[in-house]
Amino acid sequence: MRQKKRNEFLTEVELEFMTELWALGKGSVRDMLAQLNPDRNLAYTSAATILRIMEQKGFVSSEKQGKTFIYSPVLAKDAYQSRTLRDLSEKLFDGTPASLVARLVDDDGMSEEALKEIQALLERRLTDDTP
Amino acid sequence: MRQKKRNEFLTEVELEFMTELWALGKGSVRDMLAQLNPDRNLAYTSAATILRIMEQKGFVSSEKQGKTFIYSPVLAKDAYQSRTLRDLSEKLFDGTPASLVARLVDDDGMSEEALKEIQALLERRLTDDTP
DNA sequence: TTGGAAATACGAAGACTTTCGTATTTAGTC
DNA sequence: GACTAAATACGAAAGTCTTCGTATTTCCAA
Repeated sequence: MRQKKRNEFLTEVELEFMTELWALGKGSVRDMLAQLNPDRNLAYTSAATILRIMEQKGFVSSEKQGKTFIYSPVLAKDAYQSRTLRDLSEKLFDGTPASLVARLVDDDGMSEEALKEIQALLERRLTDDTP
Repeated sequence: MRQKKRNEFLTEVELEFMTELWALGKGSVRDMLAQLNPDRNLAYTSAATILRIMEQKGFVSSEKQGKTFIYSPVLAKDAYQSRTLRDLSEKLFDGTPASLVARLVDDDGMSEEALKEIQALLERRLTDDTP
């Protein structure tokens, strides 16, 4: 017996749509479609279905305006970023966020600028929080 | 026509198995099963199937020892961590790793010790790489 | 050499995801 | 009030993932 798992994470397409919604603040199916990469070629009804499902899952809410639904994020981007990082840290970095950052910093895909930015962040955090 | 996408990422179960393999170095189907949480109750054949598929996908390799396959990781943990972080950064953090770290640091799940550890890493990285 | 325990190979079931076509509903116009 | 363009509702198809049962293969001990 496989139990249905209430997944708190977005699927790939859901993340794609959510990213747009986060950027737009809110929007209709047409708005979403307009925002997509032109090469995407997604049917209108597909986009509508995706949003309807996302509402069922509680990721977005809608209000009717005329005959169209206007969708808004329920899940905030910050919150979802946190949720995702917590999960990743736990599953792939032994639950130690420091090792995650270590990996990120070790990979040379980061500019010196970015590194310094992070350094500043840490600096601020360490000084601010010290009683 | 939907094209099959060669996914370079591990599924949930695959990550579970890969994590064990990374810890063990290598192991048979029995070894994997023994390592699993006792509540998991996964059938032997399921574990065997999972490993076989992982080999098809190129995540692990095997050598026969007697009549059993001994599996080893092909994909290194470090490399997979990097790959995952790159993907996450791109999909959820606007491609700027600094914002990822910012979120991580803002969510107080990190000890001061961990923060200092990271700071040291950055320090080293920034001085070492400067020509 | 052969019987049998243990391992592998494979197919299939059920869940979820993504996509779209068809059917239905709806708001606004004449 | 009826018509129509646009929107929504829904089911189905095709793909992937996870799990397991059955069938087959394989080693080795008696």
